[in-house]
Amino acid sequence: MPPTAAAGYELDPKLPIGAQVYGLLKRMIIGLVFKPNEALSEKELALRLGVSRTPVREALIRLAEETLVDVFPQRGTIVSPIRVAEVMEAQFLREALEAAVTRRAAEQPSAALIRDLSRLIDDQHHAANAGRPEDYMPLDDAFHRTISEGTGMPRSWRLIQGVKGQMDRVRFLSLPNKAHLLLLTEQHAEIFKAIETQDPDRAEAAMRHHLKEVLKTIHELASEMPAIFA
Amino acid sequence: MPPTAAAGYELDPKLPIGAQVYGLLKRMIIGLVFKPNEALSEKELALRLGVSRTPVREALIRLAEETLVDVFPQRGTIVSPIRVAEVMEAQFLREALEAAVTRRAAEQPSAALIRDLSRLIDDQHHAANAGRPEDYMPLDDAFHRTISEGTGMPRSWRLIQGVKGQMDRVRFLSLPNKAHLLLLTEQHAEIFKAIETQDPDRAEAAMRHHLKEVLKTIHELASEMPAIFA
DNA sequence: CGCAGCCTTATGCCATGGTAGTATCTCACT
DNA sequence: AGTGAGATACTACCATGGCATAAGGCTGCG
Repeated sequence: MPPTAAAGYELDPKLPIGAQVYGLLKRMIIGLVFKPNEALSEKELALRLGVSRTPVREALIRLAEETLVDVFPQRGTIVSPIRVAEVMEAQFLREALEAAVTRRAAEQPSAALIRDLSRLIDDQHHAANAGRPEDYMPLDDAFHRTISEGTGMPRSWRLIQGVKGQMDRVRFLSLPNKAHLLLLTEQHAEIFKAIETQDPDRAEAAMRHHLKEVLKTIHELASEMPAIFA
Repeated sequence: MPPTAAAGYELDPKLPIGAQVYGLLKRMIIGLVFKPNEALSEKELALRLGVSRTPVREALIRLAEETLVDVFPQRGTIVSPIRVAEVMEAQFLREALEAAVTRRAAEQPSAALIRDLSRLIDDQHHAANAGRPEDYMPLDDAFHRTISEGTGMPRSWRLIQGVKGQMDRVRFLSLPNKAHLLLLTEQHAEIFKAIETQDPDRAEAAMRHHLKEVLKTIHELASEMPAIFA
């Protein structure tokens, strides 16, 4: 049994290893496979993933920039606890960025953007009715990413990705059910309609409303499970 | 003569080397000591700085995330050319972020924030009258940073820093003179007054106006010096 | 029993060696 | 002269070894 099996994930040796490790660790942190405050050592991760410490270290540095892990020099690295203030700041910054991008998208939407968003919402309806949150998440990402990149602002998506990790951990905790997935899809549809009809005010407002969903649950979660919060 | 002297900069071996190399390279790129499209090899930089390739590599990865360098696997790394579209996107995103942060700052400004901003503007007046742009830049950074951190949003400053590098290279090209430094300081003072009097609308508008300065010069610069643009 | 000091163990940080991939240059061949 | 193949010289990427530092346990002293 190869050491990689211990983690339950595999890496393709032909693709850049550092990037793969980064993506893998990020998914495991957001999916709470690695719990907040859990220790993560370079050496042990390298062993379990079957790679050397170098790409693991580089992945941890990138994750530290997103504050998904906290690195303490010469002492150790841990999965960062969920800090309420930090989640709220992430939400605030994401809303500022994505409201601006969505507004611009609605000013001059390309035909390709309209087409892509429309298809994604169809897919989301299916995934939501199937009631499988793990299938829905990639489609949710794709929707927001498409707005950014389809409006000629690829960097905005990179910035959004950098802050949304904090929010995604909270979303994962609240375990969205089928009804919630359908609600999110409805909000996506509202954003889409505003873009399609070239109504910037309505598009911005719809996106702001959509992004405030996380705030509804965070405070009760913080009191329910104090162990994983800061 | 130590190899570090060749670059004209020194590193302190007691402090984290990776972070120092990152800061040093970033300043040299923004200050156009390293010209756009210039090749940067891990090995040569390590040699000239008197450190190993590892911290240099880590610094280049971070710079690549800000698109200040372009890394081509197995081929080489170059200082990224100045891409007009990218500068404009950076300006757009920074304006979205900082407008939102400044608005919030004006809603509930702390006494410490008022005090710190006031002092910084005094310092800026002196530096502007002295007419030394290289002394002014750190004070400009400090002003924007203070608004972010003094409003309890430390992460916003990190995001802003990540995008402003692209803008700073353009600003450096336009070589601000004394009159321009005084203009910037006046704009800072206007932002400050709006925060102090708790006028969010005015604060946001003043910040947006301030951040649009770069756009005035970029197009003429692009046609004047095509060699360093994409 | 409590506390100060050593010592063991672990960590992340930096240095360096080896590898696979790419571009360029040389030279034989047409 | 022009072209294509092979050798060569680079690159960034990954692996691994040695280092200083920080934390926790142990021991001996008060």
